[in-house]
Parts: sequence; structure tokens; C-alpha cells
Amino acid sequence: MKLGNKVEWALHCMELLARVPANIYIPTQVLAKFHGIPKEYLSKAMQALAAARLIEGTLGPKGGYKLAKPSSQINLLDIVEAIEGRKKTFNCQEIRFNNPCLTKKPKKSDSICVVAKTMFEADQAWRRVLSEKKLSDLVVEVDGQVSAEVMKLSEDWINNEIT
Amino acid sequence: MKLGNKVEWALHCMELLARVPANIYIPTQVLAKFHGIPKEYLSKAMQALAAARLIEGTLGPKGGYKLAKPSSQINLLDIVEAIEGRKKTFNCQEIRFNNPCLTKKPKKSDSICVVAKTMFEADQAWRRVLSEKKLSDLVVEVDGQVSAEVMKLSEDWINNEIT
DNA sequence: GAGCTTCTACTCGGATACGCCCTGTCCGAGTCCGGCAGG
DNA sequence: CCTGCCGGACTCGGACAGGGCGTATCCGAGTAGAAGCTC
Repeated sequence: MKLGNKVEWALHCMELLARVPANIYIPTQVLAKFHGIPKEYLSKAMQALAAARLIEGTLGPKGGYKLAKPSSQINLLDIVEAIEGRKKTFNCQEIRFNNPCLTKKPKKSDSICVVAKTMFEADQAWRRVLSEKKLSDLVVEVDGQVSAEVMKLSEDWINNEIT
Repeated sequence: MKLGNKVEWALHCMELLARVPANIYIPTQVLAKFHGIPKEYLSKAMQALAAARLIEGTLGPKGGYKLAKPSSQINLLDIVEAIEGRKKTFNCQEIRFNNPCLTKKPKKSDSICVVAKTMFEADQAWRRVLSEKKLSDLVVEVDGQVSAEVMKLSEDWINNEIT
């Protein structure tokens, strides 16, 4: 039960995309260089984000990605699910129905297995925390952690790269 | 981000072990037949549970596994972690430190990355739900779901198998 | 100088290898029960 | 009949293949901008 690196990359890249004006496109190459990660593989994560309609891509010079929605309308669960998929962490195989002592055939309408029930509750608790954190919240938190000086330098660095 | 089948198997087997008297050993073969799952592979899960000191195994005829502690002292997180390991679901690679604009070398004592912080909070929420559910609670819930008739038949079936 | 055409260079997107971990299986070491012989 | 011994069968535990998914990489299709030519 481990999340891939693409999730971390996607979160940081989305946080960066949320900082630039809405009409500016950032290419994958710049995102990769800024974060020190392999560009080719990062593009896979960006493709997944685009497929989930969280970002939009454009070709050619001055191309790249931009947010498809305001950062206040995107939460972290959207991003994680775009990368990792929307399937639950626990998939119940209903092995309780393999009990050789069952007196009647089980139906799909039977109440949910109590083991799966608890696992699903845990899964929902995890998702709830992620869904309650908006991308815009993340931007504010980063602002509070990174010095204004570095923030300004980074902004200039990005602007220089995409020129 | 998906849990393996061994987790489900382990949970159901632990629930069953919690039902038998404390001095009775249930062999893997019986657990496997009762749940309709491959015995050889299930033994891997049982080995993991034994390594985590949740169950104890004995060799020879009348051998098998029994709980190492009362079911009220075992929670679902113990079981899941015994199978899946204790590592967090999200491992922060600190790619924020790859920013080419940093003015000073980052130290390990720096405050935690806000991205990782949220991911860890989600991870803890997941673990909290699991740790608050004791194995003895699970037994009670199963009692409320399975008919007394099937429960009795199952008990007799188990007793017959280990004789 | 302005507008159109062409060309280049840059982007995304999908198709393609590689490696690791989960899944599934097998066999050997160790041990406890049950039968058997002897007293 | 009781006791001690021995054999056998059953158990766990670790060692051994196969497959699927995540990781990493590459190349082609398409496009927007810039340069150059014509008017």
C-alpha cells in the first residue's frame, strides 16, 4: 500500500500551475527542471491530469499546461485520483460466501461484509482529508513556509524559462 | 494504491481465530478450506501475522495457529500493518529542495513540506479508523450479521475438521 | 512598411522496453499423536 | 492393565518460478510563432 512518486510530482506541479496567471502555459520541461525530476516520465503524470480535465495542454512554442479550473475548485483528492485511479484501496472478494456451511445461496443484495465495511470507512476517512484540502489552500500554506525572497526568485526563474 | 488480497484473508482468518477457545490451534489448511482460498499462499499471510506476534504457531498434528493475545488487545491496524508493512502510504522525496532558486542549503530540521503534511494527515486518518476497531468488535459485528444457524454449523464444521 | 506564405522548432500524446513486487507453488525441518511392545 | 518407546503423519517455515503493474524512455503528429518574400 504505497503511493507512486507521480503523485508527489503532480501535487507540486499543480501547486506551481496554480500560481501563474490563467492564460500562461507552462511546459513539462520547465516543471521537470524546476523540481529536478525526469521530464519524460513526468509527462505521464501530466497526461493523467489532463485526462481528468484538471489541466489543459497546448502544442507548439509557448505551449504547455495550465489549470482547467480555478484552484479553489480543485482539491487534492482530485489530483491523487487522477494519478492513482478512482478504485477503492480495499476490494472485497466476498470470501465469506465461500463458507461451506451456508444454508442458502447468497444474494448480491445482502448487507455488506463487516470486514469490508470497516475497510471502506477507513478509505473514506483518507479521501475525506484529501477532498477537504483545496489546491488554493495549498498555495496559501506554501506562501507561509517559503520566504518571499525565494518566491520572487522562483517567479522570475519561471518567467525567464518560458520566454 | 491498492491493498493485496492477503489483507482480506488475514482479517477473516483472524476473526475466525478469535472465536475458538484460547488453547485450540487451527491449521492453515482448515482456514483455507473454510474461506475457499489457496492454502499455500494463505500460509504466507499467516507467517506475516506470526512474525508480528499477533498469532502463534505450533507444529505437528493438532498444530496450527492461535491468537497470541486476547482479541480485545488486537486492532485492525495491527493486522493490516502485519501484512502490508508499517511504512507510510506517502513517502516525501523532498523535491521542493530541488528548486534552483534556493538561497541557502536546506536542513533536515526544516519544517515539513506542506504537501507531505496533508498527505500524512490523510494517512493518519486512515490508520485511526483501523486502530479504533478492535478484533473483538469485529466478532460482535459478524455475530449480528450471520444467522445463529449458520454460525453453529460453522462451529461444528471447524470442530470436525480439527479432530 | 504591411501582409501572406513557408519553415522551423517546440509542444503534447501515445507506443515501446525494463525491473520490481505481488501472486502462486513447492519442498524440507521439526514436532506431536497414536500405536505397539514389554513389564 | 500400565508404561515407555518408536514410527508416521501432519504442521509450519523458508526457498523457488511466473505475471502484472509501476517505472523509465523514445519517437512521431500537430501546432504556433518567427522569419522571409512579395506587393
